[in-house]
Amino acid sequence: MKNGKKLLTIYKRLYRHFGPRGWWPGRTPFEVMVGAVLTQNAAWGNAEKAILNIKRERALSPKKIHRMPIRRLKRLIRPSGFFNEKAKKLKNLADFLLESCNGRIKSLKKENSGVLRNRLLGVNGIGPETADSILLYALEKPAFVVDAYTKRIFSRHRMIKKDAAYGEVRDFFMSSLPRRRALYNEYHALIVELGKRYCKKTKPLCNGCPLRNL
DNA sequence: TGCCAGGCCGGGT
DNA sequence: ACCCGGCATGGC
Repeated sequence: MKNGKKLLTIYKRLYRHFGPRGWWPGRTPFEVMVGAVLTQNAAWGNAEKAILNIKRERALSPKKIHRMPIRRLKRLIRPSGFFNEKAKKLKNLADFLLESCNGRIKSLKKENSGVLRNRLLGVNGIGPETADSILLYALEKPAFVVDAYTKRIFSRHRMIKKDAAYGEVRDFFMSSLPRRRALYNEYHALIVELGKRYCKKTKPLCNGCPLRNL
């Protein structure tokens, strides 16, 4: 079967099994961006705690993060782990937004997504996955997000190499699937759901997996 | 009680 | 162009 068709078959199966995920969990584009940084190699629940701490202080805006003493920011985001690193990363993100669009994210959405992607990658702390998450879920661009679950699941199903680079996997999905933001949005969210339940790093857990027999 | 979670960076080959 | 150690908390 052709790659695109197979990917769509898998997508439909996941969608039927789990239903719409309603991603990203976050009310504003900036909240999405902050979440994308804070969840780096951390459980989402921990990133969420950190976001709630920032919200409690009414500090969830580029300007507030920019002005906040870094010590205080570190304290607020402590539950997300790597808080020394992530505090700097949030500062860099806020600085980037302030200088590129004066904190008005709406105006960023009008820009070319390829250019935007490179500019995001230029921010220290934003790598390929975080950049694509921001493009897709905050700026509403058709960028496919590849994460550890994506590689694990699709290499176990022998559709990609186990050690494939980020860009290879991204290209595989984007060249095989129709370039639709809504599809990329739901697909990545479904992959994460599947991964959390049935594709942990060590445990096989094939029982009940909707992709058990493909 | 270790192992893992929606990675990324910097320094080294 | 890879490869690897470091970064840190909370849940199971």
